[in-house]
Amino acid sequence: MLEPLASRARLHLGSSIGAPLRVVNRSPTVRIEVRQSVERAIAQLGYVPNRAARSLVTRRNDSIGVAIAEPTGRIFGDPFFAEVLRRIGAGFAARQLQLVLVMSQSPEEERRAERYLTRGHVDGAILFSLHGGDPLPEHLQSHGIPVVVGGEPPHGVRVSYVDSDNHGGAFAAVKHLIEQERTRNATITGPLDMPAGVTRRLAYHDALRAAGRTPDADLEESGGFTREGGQRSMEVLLQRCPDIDAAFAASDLMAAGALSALYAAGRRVPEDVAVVGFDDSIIALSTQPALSSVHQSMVVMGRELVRQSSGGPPTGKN
Amino acid sequence: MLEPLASRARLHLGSSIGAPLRVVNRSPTVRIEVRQSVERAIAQLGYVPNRAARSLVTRRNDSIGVAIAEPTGRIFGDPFFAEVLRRIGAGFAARQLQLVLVMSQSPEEERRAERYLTRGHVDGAILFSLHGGDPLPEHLQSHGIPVVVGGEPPHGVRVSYVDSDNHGGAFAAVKHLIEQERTRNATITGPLDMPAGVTRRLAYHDALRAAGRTPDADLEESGGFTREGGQRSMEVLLQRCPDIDAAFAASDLMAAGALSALYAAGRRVPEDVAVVGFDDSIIALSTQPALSSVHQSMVVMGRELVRQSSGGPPTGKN
DNA sequence: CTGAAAGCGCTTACAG
DNA sequence: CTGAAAGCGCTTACAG
Repeated sequence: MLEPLASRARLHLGSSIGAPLRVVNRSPTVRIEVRQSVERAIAQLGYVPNRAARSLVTRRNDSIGVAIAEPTGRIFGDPFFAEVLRRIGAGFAARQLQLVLVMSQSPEEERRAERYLTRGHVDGAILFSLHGGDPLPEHLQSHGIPVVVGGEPPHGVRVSYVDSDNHGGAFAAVKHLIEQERTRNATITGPLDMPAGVTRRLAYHDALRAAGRTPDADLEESGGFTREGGQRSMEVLLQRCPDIDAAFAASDLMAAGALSALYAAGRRVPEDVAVVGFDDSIIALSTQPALSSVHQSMVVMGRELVRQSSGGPPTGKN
Repeated sequence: MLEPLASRARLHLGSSIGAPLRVVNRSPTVRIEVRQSVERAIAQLGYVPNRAARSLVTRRNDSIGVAIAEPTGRIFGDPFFAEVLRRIGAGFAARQLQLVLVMSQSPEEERRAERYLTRGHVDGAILFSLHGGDPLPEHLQSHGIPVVVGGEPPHGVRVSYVDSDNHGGAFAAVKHLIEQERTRNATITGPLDMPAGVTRRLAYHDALRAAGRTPDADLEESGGFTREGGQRSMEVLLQRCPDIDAAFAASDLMAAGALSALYAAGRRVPEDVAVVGFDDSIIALSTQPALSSVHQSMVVMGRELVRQSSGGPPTGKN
């Protein structure tokens, strides 16, 4: 085990604790011979500064927590998370910060994750996939922790967030289907306790109405943002309305599930049924045929999440 | 912002710092009136103990790091990780520990993750998906951090690990195919810089030899433990050896990819080509038809990883 | 450029 | 059961 610098390096150096620590912290005001001698001793001892002692003074942890309150099955199935985490992980690394991911499978684990985030382990937090009136963002903020939410937070939650244009994107997707002269446009929605689910569904309604049509509840089914949910939803929709000729799925993962159901039912895509997804993720490319999808810029979303959670400078674009 | 207990609760309580801290730490030796009064003050102040100060004394962080040195794409695509992380997350929660996941996309991010793990943020570490001669386990151990590896570590790395019986499982799978009178048994291997890849391939060879057959390099293709790799491998295999009638894939994800390639080529499964996977994960159930697969007990693996990384007591079984 | 003091906010003995 | 001291290992001024 390692010991504090005070008690070890000092012995090797015959000097006070000041010099070694100045070397560790890359202070420019250290004589070169002293620096080299100290560096040799540090390497030899395998000395590592005590982070708790440092954090106690600096009040920084050099890490940012990312919390996703979803079952791992859903986190790990959806390329949206893989992509956005990849981006923000790289963004934090460039700022000398470590991204740490905390996941929660149950209310008990959610409480534990909240404790972790509020008890001084991280310098900031990014929250994904907030449902209903989750109090987590406000709890974290009341503890003075900078918080940013990925995606629009539930109504009434006062917190910064970064999101794509859910309404505009979904509206354009449905409009595109209508312009193909499709007459029976279904939708597979996300969870309706999440703004992304609600807003994309609303845009589907608005696009129908803009084309002079009336939304029909029979043409809607909730797919819960999962592949299995998308598949099941399409099965239900086909049974209820066999004349469906178009579908807007609120995520690529659900669209991929819907494609499976369509193939199993012997429908051709897009000849018999046109399908559009949302995310424009890797999944949209890997289906047969490649899926049309609403693009979300992970580059922009990742960049803004990093900036806002670590208190960085504003960027040129918004 | 919150202030230390010393300066705030004391004012409210007119007592020394001792009593409030005894309440926070659930010491049983506090008079009930004092406890209640302190609890009220704590709730009112929103007081939270300073973790750095506590850690400085206790030398504990109440969290365990899990490191997976793979692109997020691979981590998030494979249900093996979702399942094992779900298990160990629950296991740590039951021990009042928080699981934090650190991922690395590049050598630079790997170094940063190593810094994070060695610089006193965690009380232990679980490492997955080690390649080649990764020095991470030994580096962590030299810093006094308990380390356990999920899956057999690369040759020569001295570290505790938890693994399933790769050879036994793969051997049984291939034997099963041979007993179905399949004559052209292919395999899609994992990466050959990972013991799980090497050992499952070796078992495939051993099972063939045990049946009096000679391994044929034309019947092997590396799928890198990804869905796309499995699909590509099967395409290559079908082109090279159109008479294949069986395949053992070293993971379910690769098997699922292989199924796609088989369907695209017009082969029926299992009539024309029998396929067996490895993991017995959710994917094995969701393919059409359900995939045969070698079972790995995530319950046992998760339990043992938790136990060994947090220094728990031995369990009854091994 | 370098040394030594003060202080970060807890926990841990140890008196009362 | 409760109070007050010592100490964890750093960083941050502040003298020299």
